[in-house]
Amino acid sequence: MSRIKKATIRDVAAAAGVSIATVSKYINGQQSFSAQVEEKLRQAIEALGYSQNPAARSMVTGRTATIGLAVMDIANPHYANIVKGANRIALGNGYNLLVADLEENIASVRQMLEALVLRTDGLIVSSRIPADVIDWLSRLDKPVAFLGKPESGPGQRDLVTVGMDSVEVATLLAGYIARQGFSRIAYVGYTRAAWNAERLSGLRSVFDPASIKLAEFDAEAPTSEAGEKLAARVLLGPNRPQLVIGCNDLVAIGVMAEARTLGFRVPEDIAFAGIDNIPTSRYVWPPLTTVDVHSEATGEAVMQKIIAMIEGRTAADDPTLHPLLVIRESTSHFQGK
Amino acid sequence: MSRIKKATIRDVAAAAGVSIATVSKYINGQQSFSAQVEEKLRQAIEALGYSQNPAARSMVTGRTATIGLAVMDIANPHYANIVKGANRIALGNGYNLLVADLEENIASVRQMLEALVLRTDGLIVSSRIPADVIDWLSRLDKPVAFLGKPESGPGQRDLVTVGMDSVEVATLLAGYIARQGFSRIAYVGYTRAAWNAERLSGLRSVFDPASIKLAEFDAEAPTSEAGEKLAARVLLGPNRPQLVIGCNDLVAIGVMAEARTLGFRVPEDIAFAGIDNIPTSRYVWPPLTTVDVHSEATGEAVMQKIIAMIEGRTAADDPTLHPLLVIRESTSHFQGK
DNA sequence: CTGAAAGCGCTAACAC
DNA sequence: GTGTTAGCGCTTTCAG
Repeated sequence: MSRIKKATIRDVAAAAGVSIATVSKYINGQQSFSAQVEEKLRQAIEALGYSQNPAARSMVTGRTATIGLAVMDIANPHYANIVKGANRIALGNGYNLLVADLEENIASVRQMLEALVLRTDGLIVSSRIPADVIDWLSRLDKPVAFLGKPESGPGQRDLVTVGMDSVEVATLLAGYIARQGFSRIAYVGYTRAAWNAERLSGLRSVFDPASIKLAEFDAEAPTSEAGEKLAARVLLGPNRPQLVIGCNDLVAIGVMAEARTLGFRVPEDIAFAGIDNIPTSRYVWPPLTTVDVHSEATGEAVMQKIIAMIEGRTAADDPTLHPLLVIRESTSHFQGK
Repeated sequence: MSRIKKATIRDVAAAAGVSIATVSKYINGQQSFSAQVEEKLRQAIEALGYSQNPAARSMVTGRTATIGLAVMDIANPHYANIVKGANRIALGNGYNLLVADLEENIASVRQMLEALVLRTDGLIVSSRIPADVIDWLSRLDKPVAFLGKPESGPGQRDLVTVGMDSVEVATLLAGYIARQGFSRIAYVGYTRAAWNAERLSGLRSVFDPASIKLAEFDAEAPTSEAGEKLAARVLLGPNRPQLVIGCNDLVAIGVMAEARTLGFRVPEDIAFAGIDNIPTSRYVWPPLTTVDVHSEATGEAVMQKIIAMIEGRTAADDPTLHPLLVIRESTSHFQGK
């Protein structure tokens, strides 16, 4: 049943009795044609089941109609939702999405991106990658957009960046926490991430002036499992915190689960807050207070931006996304303040 | 700083003082060379920063080193984990992953796949797509593997299929539930999915002989939100179920959350079980009893298989994956049996 | 072991 | 409006 050989533009031209140039122009809708020719073309294409060979096309145009998207961990709902948003915009604009899951494996990033870069018209990359790779990327003559601000290397570069301002996110959360009267906080971070320092400084900008104590912990990965593993150290040490902030929801959820296992009542004994607002956070118990960073909208925005760059349009100035505080039970009714 | 023009194979040939054919063979490691030539080649490539143009290569070879993966909903952790597994194997074998999120949008599947098919050497597709699209796919002369068994159309076709047997999954869960002594069950399914009927028949094969009553409900999507919406109807009707089975964890979690909101104690008043074992299920409250379908391993297996098909190797017979019952608190201590 | 030459399927000038 | 033609960068016989 399967056609042995795909029809080419030449086959169509022959069948329709026109030249290949005409076929090409017709397919790309580059001009108008006599009704006759148009009709014959339609039929020939239909009959032969012709479709363009993207490789041939991109060889002469230099464009691939494909955009690369590299994320740190596709299993993290935050990133999955970014992919979702990006996918929607890409497909809607006739682009395909080449996805690479970096699996938090910083070491091999360069190699993975090199495979992507030649096959794509532009790249979207998590900013949590080494400075030298960022250098290399920004020197490529190909549009690159970063998810979140990359670590500023020597000599601040002009990088296209989409996503929440980490400082703003942290400040928003810290403000709420301070107003609630918490005074002994633990922050479970992930030092290897670029945004970690920013989130920390956002927190400190609120906590320090208010003399709220902030203990810092470093998870070995930004995951729930890592949160669980670290929980005992965070919760059972001296000066037990009144509230634990996870560097993201996943971590917060992990620490919170282990806290319950250890016998703490949440939030009566210890309160919890995260960052991202992944869908899960509504369904854990107690529902997690967090900051919505609009993951899916971020994915849409960054894709919109990179397409604009590729097509040389002045990027419709993106409506800057602002973090949104989401207050749930994990910070209510804390009793030990 | 950016190179105006990428070096081509011809530039390398000129720089090394050899022919382009030699360069090509060297790059593709197709034969050995005199030490001299090899050294010059190495240097020239290094100096020029040369790398192959994939479009040109694939135009002549007809291969793209890219594999397409279409999933119903990338935000569903089950699928995200399939992508994770598939990504790992693809990258490890020198393939790239072209991802398409179908967003549960059955109507436009054909169109989305058509964009993929020309750019890839093979396709992995969720089986929950219309029979005519499956027909079209299987008639393509390109390897296609399905995630889960597609609805068997008229005249059972020979399709490559990877993933759990839905009947087996359901039977496993039903057996446990029956042994626990539950006798009034509700199943919240998603009729539009191919596997729904199979899961149902798996359940019935255990429940019917045991005279366990099974009420069926149809969610409007296989998501937690849909589960929440449907919950009141499931829980507040006549003959309140003792246990609710979600067609997947997401749905079960949604119904369970709403059950608590409605004032039910879980599992004392009503027990819950899901299918998939997404990471979230460990962290909701109470932790959800479910069946692990090895999402990530499925992603790895299906990618392994499609690569074998592409490369004409006899697929190393895949170690059939078997579902694993995961018993957690959502089915313990039920008191109203 | 190395090279010459013939395309792969298509687009983009440029003629007519 | 339509056709001719020159490549895009690469692999692949086939000679030498």
